[in-house]
Amino acid sequence: MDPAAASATFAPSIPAGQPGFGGASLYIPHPVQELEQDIKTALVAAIQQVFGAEVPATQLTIQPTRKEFAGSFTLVTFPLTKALGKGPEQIGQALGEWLTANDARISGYNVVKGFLNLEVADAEWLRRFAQLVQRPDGAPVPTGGPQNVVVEYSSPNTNKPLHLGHLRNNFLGYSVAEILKATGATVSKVNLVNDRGIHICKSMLGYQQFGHGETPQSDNIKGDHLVGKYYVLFEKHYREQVKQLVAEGVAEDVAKASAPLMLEARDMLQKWEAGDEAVVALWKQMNGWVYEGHNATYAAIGVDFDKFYYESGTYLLGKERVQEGLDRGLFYRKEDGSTWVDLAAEGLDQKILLRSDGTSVYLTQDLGTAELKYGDFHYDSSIYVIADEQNYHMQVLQATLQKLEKPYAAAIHHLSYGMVDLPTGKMKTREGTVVDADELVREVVAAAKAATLEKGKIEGLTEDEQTQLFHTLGLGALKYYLLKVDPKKRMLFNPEESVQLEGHTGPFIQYSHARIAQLRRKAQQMGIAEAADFTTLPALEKTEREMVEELARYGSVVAEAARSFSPAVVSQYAYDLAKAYNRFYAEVPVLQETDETKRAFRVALSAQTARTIKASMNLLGIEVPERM
RNA sequence: GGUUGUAUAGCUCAAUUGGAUAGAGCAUCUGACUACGAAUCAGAAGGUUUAAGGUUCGACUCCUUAUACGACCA
Repeated sequence: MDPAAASATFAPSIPAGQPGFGGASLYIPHPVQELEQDIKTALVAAIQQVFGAEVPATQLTIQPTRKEFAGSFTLVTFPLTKALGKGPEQIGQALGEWLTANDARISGYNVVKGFLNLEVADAEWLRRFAQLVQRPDGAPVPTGGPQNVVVEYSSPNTNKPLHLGHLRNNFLGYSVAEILKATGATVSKVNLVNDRGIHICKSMLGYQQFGHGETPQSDNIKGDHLVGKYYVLFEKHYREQVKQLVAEGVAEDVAKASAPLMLEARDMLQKWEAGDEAVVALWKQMNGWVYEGHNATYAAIGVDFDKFYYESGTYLLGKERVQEGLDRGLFYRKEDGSTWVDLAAEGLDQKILLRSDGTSVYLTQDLGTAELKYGDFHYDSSIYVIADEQNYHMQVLQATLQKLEKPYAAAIHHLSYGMVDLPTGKMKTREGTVVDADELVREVVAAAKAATLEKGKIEGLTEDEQTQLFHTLGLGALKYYLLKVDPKKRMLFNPEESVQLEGHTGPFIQYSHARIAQLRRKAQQMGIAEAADFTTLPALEKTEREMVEELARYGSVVAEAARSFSPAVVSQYAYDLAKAYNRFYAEVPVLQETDETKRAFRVALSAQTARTIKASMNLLGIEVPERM
């Protein structure tokens, strides 16, 4: 089955609100999930035979055995003491003995307090390994999760270039989308561009007043940076005006609202909403520059979108929804003419939907965008990748849509991630401490280049291949650095650590892949086949068994990452896998092994590891090189 | 003021969602490249999981209170 066929098989068919178990029989079960299930079934039978009791498989706690004990799966027996009327160790002994005697897959056991450690027979591991090898690339991993998902991420403003915070957002959104695809879901990546509003007018006004007709071409500057420059200039002059007014004795909040530049910006926004030709023309021109710049950044960081939405194209629809709510008596109007929704019953507050002058707020256009998205995709899950400072806003959005009884409200999920801090503290535009995305990418690529040239292992690569490699490594370092942390946690960005190539880093994992690639090239030269019959293999080495177990975990890792919307789960796994492989590589000979079957098996293990590393890293949006 | 999030080794992060002796990386120290890539591996040292109570066979994880930092709503 090729990936295309797979995605066709799992086309959306599950109605919203229902878990998608429908296609389960079509999935290729992933070996370790199946094995764990098999062991649970065997345990249920064992409990029945030994104790004459019925305990459902769902009540059994199975976990991977800790490294310091023999075994692969561990049953925690404490919870069974009440049902079986025996002590935890007694239960473990009895079940372990029965399984070892009656189940060929269990080769041994040991009991430590309330833990029954079960050893899985080598033959069973080899059978599972063969299944893994035969599993096609891209075969979906069953999860019972949503089948048709929309992931909204990036969502930039069109008044400035992307910065470090956007990078965490972009990498998360892209990765979560890829992870969900790996479960067999149809996933659409969308970008909601914030292209209208007072902040856009500020950069336009800045350009009008302080610019001299520059264009990206005339100044040889990226469009988003050009526009961002004038946004900053606006803020600078505006602050001076406010300062001036305050010095003249005007109260600060009054000064902020009545500074000439602010009045002009508001005036411009009104003109924009009224469709003033000159204003709209400037708006189009400057936004066009920004899109060009943003797209260049997207291309450089390797993220993509299936569809773009623009707030300028959704706020009117949002206003219609507000009107609908008013007509149905769900919203109310205050004396000043503003429109509100009362969400006190939902544990939230009262929230404004339209200002007294009729202009819209963020929430207004979000109502419209949600409706558009549902109309376009009929999703059963809609994910918003948005920083946690907007937790409240997202609750309000969902509650408001629920108040309007929109069928798509329940499927909204806010993937809330923590902000990125610098060693010097928060990033602040005003204090100029914002880390620019384009500049950061240049730096990580340059650092990767310097390190790679110093290692001197890439002779024979063309200039283009080298450039490509430096980019792969630099971005690998950066992406891994930002993705290895649990999304919901605030994180610290240390510039020096982000370009590290050793230890718990992306390049460490990439290195492991390149190392295996080199080994396979040599194996091929030596004429060693990767596929062979391993049934005659003698007892597995400890490190070999660990590799098989680690490789077999892949499916449950993907399932867990999808369930919790967390690329960090995959990141951790990719690292563990690479780490385990390097240990294996140091402990046993591969190409130097004289026993032909053993040698072939170890090459096969290496090949499967490379494949799994690549698949895992691709879920993070990270490429892996053949040499580095 | 109200709501909410976070707190684990010197630093940055984990901990299979209530299970065993809380694990990695960085930094520090020690050892391993004329066997396949040393961006690697092996080892040492580093912890009262912010504090105090509680729940139970078992708590970093759940509950209560306090403290610190952050976010949001006025």
